[in-house]
Amino acid sequence: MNRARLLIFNAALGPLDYRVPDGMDVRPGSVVVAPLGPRQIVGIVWDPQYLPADSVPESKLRPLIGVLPVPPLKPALMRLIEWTADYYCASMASVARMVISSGGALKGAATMTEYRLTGGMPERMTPQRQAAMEALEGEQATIRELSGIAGVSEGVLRGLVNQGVLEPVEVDCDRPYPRAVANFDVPELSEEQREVADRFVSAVKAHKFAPFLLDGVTGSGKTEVYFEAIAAAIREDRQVLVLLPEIALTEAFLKRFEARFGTAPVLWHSSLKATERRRAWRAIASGEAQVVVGARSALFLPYDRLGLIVVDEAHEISFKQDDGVRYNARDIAVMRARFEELPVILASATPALESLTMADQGIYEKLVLPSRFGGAELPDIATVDLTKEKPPRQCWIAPPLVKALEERLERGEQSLLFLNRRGYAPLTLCRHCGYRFKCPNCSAWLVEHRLSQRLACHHCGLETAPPDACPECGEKDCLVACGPGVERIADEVREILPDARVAVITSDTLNSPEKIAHFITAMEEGAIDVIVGTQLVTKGFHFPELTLVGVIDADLGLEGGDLRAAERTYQQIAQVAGRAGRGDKHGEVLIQTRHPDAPVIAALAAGDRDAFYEAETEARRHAGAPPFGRWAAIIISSEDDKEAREAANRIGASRPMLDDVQILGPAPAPLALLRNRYRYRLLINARRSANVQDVIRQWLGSQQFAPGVRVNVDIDPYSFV
DNA sequence: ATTTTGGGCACT
DNA sequence: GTGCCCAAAATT
Repeated sequence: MNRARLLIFNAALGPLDYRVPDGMDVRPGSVVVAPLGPRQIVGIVWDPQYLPADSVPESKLRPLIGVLPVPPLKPALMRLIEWTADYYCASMASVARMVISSGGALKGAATMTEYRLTGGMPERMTPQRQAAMEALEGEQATIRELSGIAGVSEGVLRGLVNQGVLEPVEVDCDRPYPRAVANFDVPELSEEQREVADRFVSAVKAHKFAPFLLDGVTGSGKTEVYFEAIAAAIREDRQVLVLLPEIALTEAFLKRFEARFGTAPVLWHSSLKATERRRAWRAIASGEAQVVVGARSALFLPYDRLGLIVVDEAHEISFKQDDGVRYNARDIAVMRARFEELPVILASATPALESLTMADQGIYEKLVLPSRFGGAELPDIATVDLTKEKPPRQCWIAPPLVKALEERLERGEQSLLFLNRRGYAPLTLCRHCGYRFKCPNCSAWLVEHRLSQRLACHHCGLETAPPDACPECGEKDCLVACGPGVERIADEVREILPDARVAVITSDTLNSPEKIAHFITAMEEGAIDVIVGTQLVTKGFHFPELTLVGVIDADLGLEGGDLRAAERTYQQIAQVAGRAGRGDKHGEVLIQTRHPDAPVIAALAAGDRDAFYEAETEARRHAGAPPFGRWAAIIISSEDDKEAREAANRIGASRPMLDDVQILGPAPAPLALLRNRYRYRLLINARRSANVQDVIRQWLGSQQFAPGVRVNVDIDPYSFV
C-alpha cells in the first residue's frame, strides 16, 4: 500500500490522500508533513476504514514530504478521537488539534536559547528598557516569551542582549523530569482507606478497563487513597493522568504529591509557556512523564503507556468545556480508560447524579469512605431564614451568623463566609436617572471591583475605570452599588468585627502560586480570622482551626432556570460546608436562605444526602433530563443580530418531527449578546431511545450559512447561558 | 483555511 | 491589452 489517507487539522478541507514515497516508514498514527498547494501541512495518517473520503485517482496524488520525529498515535487514542468527534458532533480535525496541542513538540530533539538578566545596566536607559528590566526579574525564557511578559517589543530586548543586560542560556528542550518514587513516604491509612486502596492497586495491576466511583465524605482522605493507586501504577512502570478541575488551585495538591512521591508531577494546563508545553508533550509521548496532573485538555495527550486515570472532584462542572469541542472531560476519561483498557477513578464527596446512577446500575464500581479521617466529625448544619432573621439595610449577614462570627473571634477560631460573587457589587446604577452600567459587548452588568478600582464584565474581560459622574445624565456622586459581592461582605465583616483580620479569596486575589502559598501559610499561622470567598474556597483546603462556615446566599444558584441548578447548589454548599471542623474542634455551618423548605436546602440542613438525590432523581425523571433523557443545544451566533436570527429561524423551520425528540426554540440565548456576538439557541430534549447526534447531524448536515454565522452543537450542555 | 483562477470592468 | 477587484474553485 503506497497510498496514505491523512486527517488534517482543518475541518473545512476533509481527509486528503497522498502517495507514500518508497522507503518512507508510514503507518496509521504517523504524524507526517504533506504538500498542499504551495504550502506544507501536518497530518495524521489514518486507516481509510475509519476515515471515509471520495476516491481520488492515483495520478492526482502528491508524495508525502516526511514523517515527523514523534511516536505514531496509538490505535486507542485514534478510536478516542473518532468517538469524541462523533459523540459531540464535532469535526475530527478539531479533536485531533487537541491531541497535537504543541506545534513545537513535533520537531525533533533540540536545544533553544533562553535569556535572563545578568544584573548589568545598559549604557543608555530608556522607559522601555526600564520597564523590561523590572518585569523580567527572575524570568528566563525566549526573547518572544520575554517580550510577552514584559510588554515591550522584541527589538527592545535584542538591544538589551547587545548591551549585555540579558545573557543567552542554551537549554535542552527535552531535559528529563525528576523521577517520582512510589515508596517515598507511604502513609498510615485507616482500615477503611486501606481496603479501598487495595482494591485500586489490584485494578491497576490487572491492566483492564475498570471504572470506579470513589464516594467519600469531605475530609475522608480520598487523595491519600488514590495516591496508593498512583504508586501502584508507578511500580508497574505505567503512566498516570490526574485531572483536576481548577489547575490554578493545585498548590495544596502539589505539596501533598511531593510529600508522598518525592517530586512534583508533570503539569499540563492552558497557560503553560510554549517551551514547557513542548517539553511536557514530548515526555508524555515518550513515556518519560510518569504522573501528569492537568486540566481537562490533558485528557487528549498521546500517552505512551497510560495505566490509570483519576478524575478528582469529578462532579465539578468545570470539566465541561464550553467552547470549541464542548466535551465533558469526566465522561471522556471513562471512554479513554475503556479504549486503553485501564482503571479510571472518579473521586467526589458529592457525585453527579449521572455517576451515582452508573454505580447503582453496577456499571461503575462504587467504593465508599463514609467517615472523616482521624476521627473528625462532620459539621452541624443549620439554616438561617432570611425572611425572619433580616440583616439591617445594605447588609447581608443576618444576626445569628453575626453572633456565630463573634463567638469564633473570641475563641480564636477561624470562619469562612461563602458567596459565589466576585467583586464589590454586581450592579452599579445612577440614583438620579436610573442608568445601569452595562457591558457594551455582552448582555451583562458591569461588576464593581473596589480593590482594583474597576468596572468589569465577567464574560468578556472588559474593564473600565469607574467614572465619577453618570455617563447618561452627567450628575456627580450619584452612583450606587446594588447587591453584595465578596468585597462588600468583607467590608461588612470589618464593620461588625473591627478587630478581625479579613481575607478576600477569589480568582482575582489568589492568582499566582506565591499568593496561594502565602494565603495557606497565613491561615495555618492563624493570621486570618475570617475568609470571605467564592467557589474557589469550596474545595481542596484543609484548615483545622476553621470551625464556622457561613453561606451568605444559598438561593443564588437556584435562580435562572438552569437544569442543574439544584445539584450545583447542593454540591457547592456541601463542599464548602466540608471545610468546617476538619481538626479536633467541631464545625458549624449556617446557611442563609429565603427558602428554608426548598428540597435542596432542607436536605443540606438535615445532612440527608439521600433525600437530596431522591428529590433530584424525581425532578430529572419529570424533566426528561439525564440520566432519564438527554439534552442538547444548538447555538447560532453572529456579530450581526439579524443574520444570527435568520439563521436560527431557518434551522428552526427545518426541524425534524420525531416522537421521541422535542425541540424548543429558537429563542435568544440567556446571554443574548456575548463578546459582541448575538446568540440564539434551540434546545433539544430526547428520550433515551433517540439517537440525538444522528438527528442533529441529519438536520444541520446539508445547511449552508452566511460566512459570519457560527452554528455550535452542545451535547449534554451544562451551561445554559 | 489559504491560495489560485478567471470573469467583469475601467482604463489606456 | 493591462491592471484591479471580487467571487468561485481547488487544494489530495
